[in-house]
Amino acid sequence: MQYLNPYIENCLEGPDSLFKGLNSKDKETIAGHHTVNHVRRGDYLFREGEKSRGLICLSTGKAKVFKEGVGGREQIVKMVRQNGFIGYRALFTENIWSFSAAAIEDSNICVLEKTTLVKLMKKNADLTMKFTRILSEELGYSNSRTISLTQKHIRGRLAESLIVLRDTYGFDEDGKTLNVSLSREDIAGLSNMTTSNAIRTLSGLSSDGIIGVKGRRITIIDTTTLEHICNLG
Amino acid sequence: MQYLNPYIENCLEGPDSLFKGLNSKDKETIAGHHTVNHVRRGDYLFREGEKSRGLICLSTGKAKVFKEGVGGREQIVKMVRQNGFIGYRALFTENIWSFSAAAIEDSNICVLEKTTLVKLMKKNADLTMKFTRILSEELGYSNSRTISLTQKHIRGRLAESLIVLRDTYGFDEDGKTLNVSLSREDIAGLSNMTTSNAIRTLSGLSSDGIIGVKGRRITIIDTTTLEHICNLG
DNA sequence: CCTTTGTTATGTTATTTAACATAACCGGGT
DNA sequence: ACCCGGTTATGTTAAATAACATAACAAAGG
Repeated sequence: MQYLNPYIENCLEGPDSLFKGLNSKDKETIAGHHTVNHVRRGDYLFREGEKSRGLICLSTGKAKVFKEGVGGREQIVKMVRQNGFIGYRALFTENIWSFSAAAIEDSNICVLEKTTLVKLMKKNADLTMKFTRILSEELGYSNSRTISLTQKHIRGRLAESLIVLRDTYGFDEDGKTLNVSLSREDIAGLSNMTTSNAIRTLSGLSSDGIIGVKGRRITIIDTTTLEHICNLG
Repeated sequence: MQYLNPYIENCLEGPDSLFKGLNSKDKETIAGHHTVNHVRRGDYLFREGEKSRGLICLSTGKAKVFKEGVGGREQIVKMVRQNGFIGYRALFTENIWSFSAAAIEDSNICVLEKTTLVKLMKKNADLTMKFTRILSEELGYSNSRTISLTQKHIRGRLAESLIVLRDTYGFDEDGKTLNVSLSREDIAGLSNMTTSNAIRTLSGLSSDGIIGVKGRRITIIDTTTLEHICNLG
């Protein structure tokens, strides 16, 4: 099948795509109703309060989904990897984004038209089931995050964030360096702590030999201990 | 249509039932594959780690869904009202409960068989869409709760909990007394704080004339201020 | 009616975390 | 190379919250 651009192809055919297994005709319909946007590092994909234009597929790059609190403090609710989708929720309920999203690397997004998707789902229970499954998983993830962020201590929360980053973005070729470059502020936003505390706690884990820190490159040295801190901290 | 017992009837025909609009034949199928359980106040509906038997409908009563943390401290993730459903997630992904649930009043639950429901959903995109919609709503709720519980101060968290309780269970006939009786420990678990702090903060709101407290009966006196504290606390 | 047991209330102390202040560092642009 | 602005690092202080201790109270059962 021929696609207009590599970005939409990636969204529809990529390794983890929701739309795997969909028939070519339906894929064509989706591909026929999308727009591509280039987003620079640091730029917003969308802001809380804006109207959703559809389901967003992060074709290339990396992004964060977050809520802006008082005083500019952000709480990150989700880190998104290549081929990840954003905005299942705005698809089915509200049309208004209840969170903001920003690129943490230069990215390309495809916006898949809401009405097209909903129309497809109405006659394709299989596709709808896939959405349901993903929403369930996200719900489970969100609920566990709530528990972690409220009950764990600062060290445990940071450890968990590092594990989340590893699970989301994986390692560099060396097999130990996290394949993502985040500011300390973002790490703090992900871990529900202040930037100072993120820096301090990273230093702590580093001097304990559990992780290595060189600027924004973070290596996980002692996975077992890190997971231990995550589970019991 | 005739049902075997009032409990399953409630689940299928109750005001907020997921299954509203389903045709009689399908409803009959669901009704043909369920079990009813009576649960006493304080008893578990299920425990984290147990195998799910299906989708639970709280036919009568009230319940809480929670995670048990270290030292017996509970974080409540959801309060369930009459005719509420529990366990969408276990239906689609894991078969294992990742949370526990307990009755906070004597209750009757219907357990609707997983395979029956999944089979129905596979051929009924409409029903599946309903699940999808509810899951989206729950996901949105869960994400906002994460933000609230992590970013708000203790007074704001408690105010939010009271509002959640009002929105879930409503008021008594007097139009101001919360129609639910929770221990201070449960209020604490819902608000992510210790029991002592729940008691103290309730006293505080009470002496400020925002709420009234007489044992477990809580009245909301000044809604505007309470919502204000919730939003800016 | 009294005992028992769990819940609620309140004061005190300890701990965790945020807030603030300042300095060192680092990368990009000229 | 050198400045500049943002990031990172580290120390100090303040605030929020948990932990602990104890007492009052209330409901349930003998």
